[in-house]
Amino acid sequence: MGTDIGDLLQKRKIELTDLSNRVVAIDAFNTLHQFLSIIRQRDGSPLVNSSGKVTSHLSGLLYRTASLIEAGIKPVFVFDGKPPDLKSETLSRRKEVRETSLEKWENAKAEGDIEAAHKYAQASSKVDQAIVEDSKYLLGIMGIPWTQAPCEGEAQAAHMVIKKDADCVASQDYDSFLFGAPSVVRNMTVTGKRKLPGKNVYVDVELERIDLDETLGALGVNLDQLIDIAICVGTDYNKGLEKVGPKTALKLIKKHGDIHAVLREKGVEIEGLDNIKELFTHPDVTDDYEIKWGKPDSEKLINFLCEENGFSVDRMEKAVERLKAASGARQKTLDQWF
DNA sequence: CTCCCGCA
DNA sequence: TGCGGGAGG
Repeated sequence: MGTDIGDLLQKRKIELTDLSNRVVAIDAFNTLHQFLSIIRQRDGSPLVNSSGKVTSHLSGLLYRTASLIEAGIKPVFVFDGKPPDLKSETLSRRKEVRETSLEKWENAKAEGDIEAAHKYAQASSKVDQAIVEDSKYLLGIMGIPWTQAPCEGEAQAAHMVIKKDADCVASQDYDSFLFGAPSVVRNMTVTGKRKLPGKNVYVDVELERIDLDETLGALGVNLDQLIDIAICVGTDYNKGLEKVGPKTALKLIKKHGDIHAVLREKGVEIEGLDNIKELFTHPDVTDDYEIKWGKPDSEKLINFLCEENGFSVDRMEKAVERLKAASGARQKTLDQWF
C-alpha cells in the first residue's frame, strides 16, 4: 500500500507523552483497516453484533481513542473522499487480493487450518461504507472531531498540518509526505506492540516521528525531487520503473536532477506523468472543516455500543468513564491556558 | 488492537 | 506489580 520510500526517511523515536497537547490528524482509513484486520478471533472471523454486522472497528476506535485522550493527545480523524481516477488500478488490485483471500479463508476454514484461515481473513478485510458511517457516528458521540476529505485523506491531513491546524499526521503509510506533510508519526499504539503481517507473532514497535525537512536535508533533495523518487519507485497512481527501488531512485534523481531527465536517460516513459505529479503537488483538499473536541455523550455511547452492538455494559461503562475523566482533564488544561 | 484475568 | 494469553461482539 502507498509508496515504498520508508527506507529513505529519517525516523526519530519518540514517546507518547511527546505528543501531549498536540493535534494529531489521524488517517482514518489506515486506522480502521488495521482494526478490521487485527481484531479477529482465532479462525479469523471479526467481532460482530447480533445482526451479523462487523464491530471490530468500534472496539478498536473506542479503546485506542480513549487512550490517546488520556495521554493528552488531541486527535482529529480524516476520512477519505472520492479517489482520483488514476488510483483505479491500485484499487482494483486491492479488491482482487481481498476476494482471493476471502476464498482462501473459506477453504482454510473448511480444511481446519486455523493459522492460514486467520491470515487470509485479515487480508480479506474491507473498510466499507457501513464501517465508515459507524465510525463517524461513534467519534461524534465520543466528542472527537473528524474531517471529510474531498479526495485523498492523506492529502487532506497533510493540508491541515501545513495550515497549522494540526501538528502532525498519524499514518502507517508514507504518502502524506508526498502531499507535503511537515511531520508524520507512525506506530501510534497504546501497547507498543504490532502484529507481524502474515504471521501470528507480535513485535515491539517504537512510536516514531519523521520530519519532512529533516529527511529532505539528509537526502539532499527537495520535495519535488522526493515526489519524483516516489514516482520512480511506484505510487498508488503509477507502477514505477523496472528494477528501481528507493535507493536507486534516489541516486538517479540526484544524478539527473528530475524524473524527466531520468526517463530521457533510460529511454522510457511514464504514462500521464504530469497528471500523477499534479495529484501530489496540487491535491484536492478543503478548508471547510472544524476541529473541536466536545464532551462524550455517555447515554448515546452506552446505547450505541451496548444496545445496538452488543458490547458488555460493564466494560463500556468503564471505558466511557475513562473517556469522560480524560476529556475533563483536557478541558481543565485548556481553561488554564486561555 | 486492548482489556482483563490468572498466575508468579 | 508484572507478564502471558485468551476473549471481546
